[in-house]
Amino acid sequence: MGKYNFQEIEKKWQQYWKNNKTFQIDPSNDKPKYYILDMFPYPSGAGLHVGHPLGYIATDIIKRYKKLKGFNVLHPMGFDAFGLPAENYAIQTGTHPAVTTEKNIQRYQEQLELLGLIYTPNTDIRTCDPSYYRWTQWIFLQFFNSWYNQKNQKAEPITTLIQHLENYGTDNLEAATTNEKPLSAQEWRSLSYKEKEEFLSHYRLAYQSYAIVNWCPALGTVLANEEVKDGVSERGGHPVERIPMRQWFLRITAYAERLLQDLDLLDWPTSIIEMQKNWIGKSRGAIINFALQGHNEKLTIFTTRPDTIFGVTFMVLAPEHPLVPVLTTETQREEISAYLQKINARSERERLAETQKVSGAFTGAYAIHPFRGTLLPIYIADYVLMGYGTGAIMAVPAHDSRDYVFAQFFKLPIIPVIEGTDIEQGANENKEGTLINSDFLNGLNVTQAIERIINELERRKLGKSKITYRLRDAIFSRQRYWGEPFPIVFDGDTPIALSEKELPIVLPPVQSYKPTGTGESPLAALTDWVNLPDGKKRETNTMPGWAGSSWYFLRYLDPLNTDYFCSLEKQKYWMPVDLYIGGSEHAVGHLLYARFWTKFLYDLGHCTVQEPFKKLVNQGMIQGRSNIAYKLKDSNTFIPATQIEGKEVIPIHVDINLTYEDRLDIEAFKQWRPDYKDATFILENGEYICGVQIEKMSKSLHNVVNPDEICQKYGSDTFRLYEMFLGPLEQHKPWNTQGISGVANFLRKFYSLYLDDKDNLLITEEEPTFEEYKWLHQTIKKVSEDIERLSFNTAVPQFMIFTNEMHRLKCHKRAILEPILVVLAPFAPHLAEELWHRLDNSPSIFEASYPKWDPRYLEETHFEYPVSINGKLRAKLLLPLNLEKEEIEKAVITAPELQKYVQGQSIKKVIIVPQKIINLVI
RNA sequence: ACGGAUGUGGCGGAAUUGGUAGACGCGCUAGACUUAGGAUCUAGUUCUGCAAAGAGUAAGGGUUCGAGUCCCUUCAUCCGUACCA
Repeated sequence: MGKYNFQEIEKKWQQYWKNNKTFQIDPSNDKPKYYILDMFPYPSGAGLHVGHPLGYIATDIIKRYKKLKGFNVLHPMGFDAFGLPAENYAIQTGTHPAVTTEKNIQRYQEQLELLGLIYTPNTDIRTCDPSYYRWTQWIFLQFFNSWYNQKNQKAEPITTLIQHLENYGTDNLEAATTNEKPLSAQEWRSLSYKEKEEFLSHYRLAYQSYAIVNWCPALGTVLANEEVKDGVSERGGHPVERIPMRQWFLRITAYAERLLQDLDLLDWPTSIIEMQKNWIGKSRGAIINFALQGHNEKLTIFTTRPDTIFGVTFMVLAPEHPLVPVLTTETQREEISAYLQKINARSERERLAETQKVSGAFTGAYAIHPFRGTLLPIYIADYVLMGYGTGAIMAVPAHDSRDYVFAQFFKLPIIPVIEGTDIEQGANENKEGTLINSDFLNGLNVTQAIERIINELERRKLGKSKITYRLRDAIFSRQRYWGEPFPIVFDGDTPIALSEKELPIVLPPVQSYKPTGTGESPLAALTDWVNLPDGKKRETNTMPGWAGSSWYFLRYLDPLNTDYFCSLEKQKYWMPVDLYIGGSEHAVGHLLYARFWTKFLYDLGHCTVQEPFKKLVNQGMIQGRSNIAYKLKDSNTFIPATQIEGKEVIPIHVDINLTYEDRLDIEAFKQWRPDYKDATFILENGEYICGVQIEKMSKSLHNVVNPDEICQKYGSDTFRLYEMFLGPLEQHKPWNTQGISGVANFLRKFYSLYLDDKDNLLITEEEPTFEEYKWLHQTIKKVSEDIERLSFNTAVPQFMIFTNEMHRLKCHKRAILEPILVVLAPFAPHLAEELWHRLDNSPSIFEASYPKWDPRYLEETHFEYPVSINGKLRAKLLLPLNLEKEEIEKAVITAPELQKYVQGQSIKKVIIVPQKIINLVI
């Protein structure tokens, strides 16, 4: 058996690839391109565990394979380097986040290199680098200086909007806007500068508004959602309030329809497509205006079931609805304010817990049914949300279960309007049936009724058909230090964009990373920086984490360009990303924002594609295999996992480094947990066997396996191969270090085909046999097809089978073993590169080309037919492939091994599927 | 509650289009080598059964000459969303 010194080999070739820039892109764009990308990592301080590199190994294999196949491959790796952990660490220690981040990146890169993961040179961009975030700021300016023209469904410079306003006011203007009021050209022209700016802010794609934030008075800071657990801060457990605060928004809602439609163009997992569809949440319906008794205002509601309008028996407003104070009558004022107070006092947690409970209050006011003319009492209730539709509904208790529950609680009438509805049974939400109790809609089915009622509403100017989206505009600011500063200054309240020439606005150093206590970012304390000589003030918010990651895939194409964020020429060649691999946790955040930014840049001519990621694959999570010791309750005795049935035990996670094959090193355990140093262990065969639990790999569960240690012990080629062998890329699967020996054995066996244990080359120049060629070509075919469909877990066994066969055939022939190296190279690059050179080849094996499989060697002359009788396998018959069906049938009927089944019975039918199976029906 | 995914030996998994279920690996069993084995090699290993044979892909039903794969019903697990009118 050859001496496979992986440590020496792996280090050597990692250096070689780096120094020789083996994976540099080819600047002459005459090859077909392949752009492969991993999701932008945030370099956390904890380093990598074995679960992290799974997707990276997959992309590394594809990169190497595509290069061997003659593609010009771009496979970059940079870092999403702004973020909370580094800032929180800075608050605790005073270390500048840039220092921590840089250190973490270095560690990250070392670990990647150790695994043989190598990337296109010069692509290690960082979002926190001014040369990068200069362009993030530049893109923000594009958003700020744009509006969305719905007539041609694209973003345009704000100047075209101003021109329109100058000439026509809001007449004939179709724009994505939060502005409700029409304006004439004359009125526009008479506005002051500040008034104009205020008006335009309702059209800009980056604008300011107020949003509810998690304000923690004790910490004096605003917290991200993930920093809040159960209504208290994760750090310190202080109470968190929800208060409105000025924020920047990006008008992603303008793109809702395009973001939805273009999902059809993508080769993405259905689950992600579905999540994005739900997130965008398109629903068709109508808005209907209800007249109010004793008021001039109209109450506008949104419904997806206008057909049920004759079933309306009351109206419900969201508690925050602006009409609530207007409508509430004197007699009801007390009840309403008590209700509002009750809701405001409730924490987020209580609100979620109480979603099943019915609550609400009567305003004392009435709306008038547009067709019946009857009075409809108006309630407020928190089951109606201000943020969706118009914040008001027409309640149809017979056909909406929430309205039904509410009507029952408040003893309101329930009128069924669809045939076959039993109002004792609950709401009938079925969207089919014939209309009843509905005047001119009677006899129509639901679809017809919707069409008819909308016509009628439009004719009488009572409403119109309307599409709503659940999607909200995206908050684009954080009250934090470690993020991109905005290229914005304020003249009083009016935001003014800085010019592109002033970019980048560099994040200034601060004395303290601690919160200011006012809720503003630590930048607000830098009065010299904030206050400009002309009296203007800088924006002190910073951009959110997803700013830099919404366009990084473009910067990779042109990382050193100082004149433009990414040349169009390069985009034309490289975009879109051919394969994007990452976790499903970014399903609606990053992936939606990146699509949004791409479309926006496309509209302004800064991007050549509308969709950035053609194909997306989510790699599964590698789960931890925890070891559990079971302590009897109220006792200091541990019992084995096999004996816990029926007993009250406290499971304790044991550090997996203290066990071997689930057997616990009791002494080590006692040292690790001195609180158990006097514990008694019930043994089985002299050992304490721990229980096993498959769960998330995490430090707190003491089940983390470190890839560095695995590589140290088995080598990174083995590690890579094992990760791929574990199971399908997309699937969650548990890590079990024990299994790695099979893959390690395989690589040693493979190595020993080339070199003996004295390191002598075993390779001969003999001509291979047909069988040897057959195995080679079969392997080339199987492995390349498997890589193409990302089925790495099935490619690895093919190498194992090949190797076992070569050992059986005692084959050491160059004509077989040289091409197979190229096939193995993407998986075990160091080993393949080493043997490639030992066979006197140069330069790198990755400059070779992938062998083609020759069908001649895969053609068979015979096929061993499985013969079933009535579907049960009874025998196998080796038959030549050139037989006619009749000849096969004859051979089968007369086959001696089948006589005992066939004898004395008539054969009803013979099914012959060429090269598959023969089935006799008796 | 809704939407999505998954369910195959002791374990990870294979079976790409309806055609030999359990490839490959781990583990286990036996044997060999060995001072030793948690190293290596050889053989075996879905279950029941001495065997012949039978059963078998979460459960039940269906289509088919033939179903892990297609259809219907049910169950379990995981993920996502959460009063969206």
